Amino acid sequence: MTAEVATREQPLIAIDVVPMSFSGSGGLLVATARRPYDPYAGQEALPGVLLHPAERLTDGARRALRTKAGLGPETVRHLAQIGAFDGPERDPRDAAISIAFVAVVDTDPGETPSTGPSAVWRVPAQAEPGLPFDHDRIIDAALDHARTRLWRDHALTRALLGGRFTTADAARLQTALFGVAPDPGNLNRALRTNPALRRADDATSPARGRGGRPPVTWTWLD
Amino acid sequence: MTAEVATREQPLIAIDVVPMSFSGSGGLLVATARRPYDPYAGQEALPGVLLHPAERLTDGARRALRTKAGLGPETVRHLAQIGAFDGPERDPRDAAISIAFVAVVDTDPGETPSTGPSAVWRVPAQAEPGLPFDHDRIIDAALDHARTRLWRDHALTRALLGGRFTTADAARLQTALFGVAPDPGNLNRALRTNPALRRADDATSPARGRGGRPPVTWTWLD
DNA sequence: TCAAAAGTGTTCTACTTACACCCATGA
DNA sequence: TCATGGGTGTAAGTAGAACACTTTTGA
Repeated sequence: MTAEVATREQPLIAIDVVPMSFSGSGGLLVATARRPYDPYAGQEALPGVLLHPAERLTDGARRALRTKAGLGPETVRHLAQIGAFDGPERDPRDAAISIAFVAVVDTDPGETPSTGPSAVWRVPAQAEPGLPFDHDRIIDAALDHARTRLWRDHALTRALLGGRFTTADAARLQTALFGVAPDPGNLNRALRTNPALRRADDATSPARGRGGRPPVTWTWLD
Repeated sequence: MTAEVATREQPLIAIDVVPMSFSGSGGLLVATARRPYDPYAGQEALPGVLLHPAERLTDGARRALRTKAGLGPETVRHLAQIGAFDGPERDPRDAAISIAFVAVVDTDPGETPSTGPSAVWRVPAQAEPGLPFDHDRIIDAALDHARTRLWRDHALTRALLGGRFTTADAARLQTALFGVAPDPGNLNRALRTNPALRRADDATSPARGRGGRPPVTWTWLD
């Protein structure tokens, strides 16, 4: 390796993040941000940065969320690497590789800072077409990552659903990811028999109802 | 991004490959190669290179196999990305990230070139302790990759077992990956009912026997 | 009291696991 | 003919899907 170090011409290392969010009201959303700088300036794309010299990959991902999409570290509930992407079509200027992450972020209350960059949240199917670089491909990989790990990856599932969620929320999340609604009965039993969950016996039912029996609320153990 | 390009000081991009091989006789093996250059020169490590400017990641992986372990492209049966690894402890000289691959390679006949670099094949448990960089971690990730994809990832499974294998081979592979031997009966039924497999009705039984009924040979369809 | 939204219970199926037993080979 | 290594068959346990039916709410 030493002999090669002299040729300090390597592709750029970009970190691209797919900000993902789920809420009972808004459903599953993916965010993009308007690019301030030149390759594709003005267009919407995934928040991304070039990795700093001594920066950890996850720190780069958090910096991308903060500086490019206005999503502070306190809003990041989960961060997972998807993989490395390459290809000559990635960047018209420099050769670059991208290390992609999914970030499950909190979009609940006082977000959307008045100054600085801000994220634009969209339903995945609407966000995808025609993003620059290979960001369409990265979003697909992120959705696939979430699909294959729902209910299997405790941290990811909990980040998406939040600490307190209803059966209806879980049904909506599964529908958003897989395209088809789960059988209500089977979903309910799956929640009931999940050893990590507990019924909340909630008095604080949001009662956002347009009719119908209010769903059970669940919380996570430990 | 443009504003940052000026600071062309980024971590190095290394490609590290876990060469993996399985045969009925040798079992599951992982290869390392002696490092000719300075960081940890003389020690054994995974074959790795620094990515060239316009090189695809998979091409870098193939180059690492060829130039660092003497494993030519014709021996590579399968190549899959494991993920990107970072961390300050990775490299004592430069900050570097590693994009890791598993390569399932052919070790059957006339390999081990007399000149140039050559691979040292070892049983995974023996190869791991004390490799430089974070190569122990990368080998673990490679083994985990194979474990979770055996029988699920057709290309990987086929690359490991080869185009023609016996029930005993499959049992040995599963034992090597999971640590426990599968139930012979259940494994046999799994093979019999696998729609991608066909019994070979082989006349060419290797008969390497120290007694016992010779196993059925299987081939892949299409 | 009707429709909407959830929850409960039942059945059917498929897959996994475990295990008892049978078959083919070399020493 | 016996130990060894494989293969066959069977049965229990478990997970998933489908669906009929009941409960709780708002209009």
